[in-house]
Amino acid sequence: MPMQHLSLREILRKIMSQHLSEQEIQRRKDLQELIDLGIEPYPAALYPVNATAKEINEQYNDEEKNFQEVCVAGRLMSRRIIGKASFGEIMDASGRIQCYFNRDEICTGDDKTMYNTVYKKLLGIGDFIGVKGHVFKTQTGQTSIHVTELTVLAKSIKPLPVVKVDEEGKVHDGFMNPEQRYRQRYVDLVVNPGVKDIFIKRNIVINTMREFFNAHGYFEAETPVLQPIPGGAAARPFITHHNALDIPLYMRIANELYLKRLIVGGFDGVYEFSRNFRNEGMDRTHNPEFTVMEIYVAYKDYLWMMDFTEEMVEKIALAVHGSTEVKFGDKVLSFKRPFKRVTMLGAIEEHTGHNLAGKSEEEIYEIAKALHVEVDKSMGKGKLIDEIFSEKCEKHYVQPTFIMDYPVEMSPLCKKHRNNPELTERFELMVNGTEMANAYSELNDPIDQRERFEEQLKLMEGGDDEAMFIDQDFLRALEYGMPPTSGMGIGVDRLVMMMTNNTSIQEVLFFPQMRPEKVAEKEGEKKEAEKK
RNA sequence: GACUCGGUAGCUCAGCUGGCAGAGCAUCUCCCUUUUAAGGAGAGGGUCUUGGGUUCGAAUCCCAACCGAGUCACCA
Repeated sequence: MPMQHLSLREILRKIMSQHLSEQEIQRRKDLQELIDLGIEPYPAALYPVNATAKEINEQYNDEEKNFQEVCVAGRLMSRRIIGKASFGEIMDASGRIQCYFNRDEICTGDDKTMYNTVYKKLLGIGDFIGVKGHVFKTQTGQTSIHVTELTVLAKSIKPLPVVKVDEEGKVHDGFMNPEQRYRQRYVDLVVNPGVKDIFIKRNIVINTMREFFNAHGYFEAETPVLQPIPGGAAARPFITHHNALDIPLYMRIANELYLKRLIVGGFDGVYEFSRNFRNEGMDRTHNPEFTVMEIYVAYKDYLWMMDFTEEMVEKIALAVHGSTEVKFGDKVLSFKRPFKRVTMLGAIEEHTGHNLAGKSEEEIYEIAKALHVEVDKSMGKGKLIDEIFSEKCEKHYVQPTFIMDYPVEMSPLCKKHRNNPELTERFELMVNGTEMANAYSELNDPIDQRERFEEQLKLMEGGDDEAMFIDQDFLRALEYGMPPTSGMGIGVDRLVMMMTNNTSIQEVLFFPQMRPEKVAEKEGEKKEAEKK
């Protein structure tokens, strides 16, 4: 319903029925006054922008007097009114540019309404405006637009937090409350410029990977998010229901089995940036939906994939930072190739002094006990080794390190090691004590794969609700034959955290999952109550 | 899931040994034609997260709930 059709009284009545703040009421009045003056506060026509704040700031040269007819649009972010003159900053997607507004140049005739009323009273911080004029430098040397024409592009009726930065770059009155920042990311993006930088870097990370894969001729695939069997990882899925088919469907926890089907189908290399969904706890490093890049390349093994991963990660660091040295907290991570490589058993020997090679399950159990690692009798050999590694070794790998050759029980989709059937051809890339990438020489023996799935089934029957389901169609695909293949998955969110010096996943997701706000939450409670 | 910290004006926060609800910025009125955390004078603005309790009296003390942050556990 356009505002124009309501009288001021009607608008005020509407206002009173909502609880609006003083400033929100003021802005609604200003909006109505603009309309009364015949100014459309939300014009339909395009605005002929011909320059950006960044271009002007970087390229303006006082001597050449370039940018003599610019047309810039953006959000009004600050204002300093000095009587009949004024300075304000406009922020567009590229940054901020100062504008100089002079009463008699905006209003060349006797009618000074545009300056005195529209600009000074009815416009405010947060409004979108367009300005035309020429660029000059002020007495203090600040590049500015000397405005001759001002256009209202969109009125804002909610006051924006006013964040100020002083001469020393110190931020005053910052919009810092994390809850508000995540719930109202649009505001966060407007007033906290560093936030946008994180997402620009995220984009660089993703583009660098994509370009790297495409340069190798690999194919970007799209595979189902809704899956009848949630495969490819051990995790609790979200479940949903398809009405027409009347079947349950699961949100994908991984896309691995689908990409391998494509290798069966004859692609040499396939990759996908996969949004995965896991119905598990949330914390600083876990969001219910997250992004993993998975790639599968035929006729390769995990040793090749290690080289490939190294090259890719180094490229990413260079693309984001222009350097292989990346600051993270109080550490400097070096992504310069080659990364250190150690076997899992080697790592355990290095950090505990115990060589587990050839040891029986009982012996390893006793060693774990002696090391004060929490273990129980139900754990198999592989699980015991994994526990010892996570407890005693993981944290030591701050600089990028490949951990190779995991126990076979932990890796039901991975090919057995060519030299030792108790191990698999698997590596993880550890950085700052956490897993960043995970890769295999993929298991392509359909009989072995069936047996591994059956072992998972036993685990499931034993009460492990995260053991993998048997995917018969995937086994059928393998039976047709899959070439030797190496696959690698890398947590994009965690990689971005690493590259942007963030310890919270929420900082690298535009819209991290949050509990619904009050209104929605009350409705949810009602529904819960109805169920009971 | 456990523990710790927090929720007060549009934003950032003070007030918390119980006694009229505060500051800066923002808003409104006035002055100011090169300012940049502009400046000067004045004014308005509050469901102190919610619900109980103690008390003559609660933003403040107690209990519970909600929301968030952090630490740990779980998960990967």
